[in-house]
Amino acid sequence: MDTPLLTPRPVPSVQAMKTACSSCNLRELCLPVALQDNELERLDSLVAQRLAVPRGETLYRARDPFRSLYAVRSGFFKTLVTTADGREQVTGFLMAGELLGFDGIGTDRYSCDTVALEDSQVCVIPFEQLEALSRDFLPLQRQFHRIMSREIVRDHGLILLLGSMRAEERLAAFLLNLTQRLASRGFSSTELVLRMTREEIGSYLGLKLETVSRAFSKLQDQGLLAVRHRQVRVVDPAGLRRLVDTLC
Amino acid sequence: MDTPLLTPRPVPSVQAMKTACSSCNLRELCLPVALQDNELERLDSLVAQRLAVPRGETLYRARDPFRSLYAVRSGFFKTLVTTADGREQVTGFLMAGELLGFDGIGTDRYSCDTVALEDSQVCVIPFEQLEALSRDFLPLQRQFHRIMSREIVRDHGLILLLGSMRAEERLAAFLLNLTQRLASRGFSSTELVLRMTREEIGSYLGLKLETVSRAFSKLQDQGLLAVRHRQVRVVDPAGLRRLVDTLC
DNA sequence: CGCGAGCTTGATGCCGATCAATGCATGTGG
DNA sequence: CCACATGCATTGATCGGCATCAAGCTCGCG
Repeated sequence: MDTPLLTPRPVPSVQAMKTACSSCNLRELCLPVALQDNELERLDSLVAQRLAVPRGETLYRARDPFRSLYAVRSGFFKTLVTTADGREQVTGFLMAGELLGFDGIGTDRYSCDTVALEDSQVCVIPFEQLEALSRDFLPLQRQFHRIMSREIVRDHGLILLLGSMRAEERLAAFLLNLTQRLASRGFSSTELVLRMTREEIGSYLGLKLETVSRAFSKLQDQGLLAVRHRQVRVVDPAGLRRLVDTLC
Repeated sequence: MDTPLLTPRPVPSVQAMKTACSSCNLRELCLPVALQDNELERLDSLVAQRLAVPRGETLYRARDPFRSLYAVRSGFFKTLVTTADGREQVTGFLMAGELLGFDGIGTDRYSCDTVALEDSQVCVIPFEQLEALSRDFLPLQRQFHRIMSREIVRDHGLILLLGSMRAEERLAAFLLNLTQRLASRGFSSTELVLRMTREEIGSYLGLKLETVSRAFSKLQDQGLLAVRHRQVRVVDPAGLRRLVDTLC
């Protein structure tokens, strides 16, 4: 990590690109899905910049002018919306290969804050250029629309969770979602290290941190999990799944 | 309204287009925003079909193959996701000029159900053709992306509501949102007729219908509303706004 | 070793769910 | 035109889950 500049608003440090989309090991999860070699080259020339975002730093804030989407290259982020009176609601957690910034397209300003939960790197995708390139490359246009649509479907899932599930079910659904995404990145689907605090989980799930902690203990007592601080082992994935499917 | 066909799955009746996007009085709210005359003509030729959807009928269901977006031409819709065990969560209410179907793009199948709450008409927007046309017309591409992004921002607002507001605040926020959208369509911003039941409002807001009813009564007792069944008059818009802004 | 951030656990209280009864408007058939 | 049924809304009584308040606990770190 480069040392962050000493400005009032810490700016993530810019890095020259070492690797390109065409050689990125996340290309099957990210924007380049289904692109031909020549299309990948053009995408490479578009995604020419990478940013390092140290743990705890903000990538962009609500009301910042929108210019780019970002692809998480490595690390982990949370997105959050802030109310007039200063309270926060986490709206998402993002891992490698996932895209950030769709909230900015509609009004030319971002509508949420994005914070790195560990030292992270993102690829910068200038949006006007992406739009231009997607006019030439049908598969790129298609993939972009798909990703944005899935973001909507994902949000509907969270709305469903917040509207109709109880504490333990919420936590179970959350953990299943995390393990699934980790598994599709080649990580274990039973062993995970949480990148966020109980409070951040609670904010995401519409619960207080104490309730999250109690829910962890309950699931452990039921023999579904083994929890030690941020180390979580899923002992009974089917049981966890049953808990979610039954009431949800 | 044509009489619905007597099939196991009632199909909304198809109507020939009488009017086009170029002469639609919703064009400032819908997809045609900022299009030139020649662009509007091309859009007209794309949006060649209209469907009548009688009250209570479904426009599309989760898992139906995705082919089109729909623009609400007249009437009122709800969208809802259904859990494995059959419970429903309303994820949105849509009025004239708003678009339906973004949830289907990501997987080529819709992910929610869409039901008309009153006799309605929608314009059919074949998606592949829309994608093709948006490759030629930059303003159309831009507008399409904007609308989809706003859908995401809207969902974040609902997530915030579900995660951190209490019953009366949820209802206040809901009513303010409705009146705002009605006002931008030229309707009164203080007088409205609810198109949905207390139960549907409750499902949307993550509350039970009794709680919704009590919240209506409370807001009325506080002199903010005058409620008579589905007739609602906003007596004190600023007070309602204060209720939402204070805790949210 | 001592401090602090984050986590766990217990005791209590409140908001909204649940259960239940009543009210009100619309529609239908006698 | 009235009797009755039906769907939706309101209101009350009670219950339960989560929030709140309050200690302790654990671990990393200076």
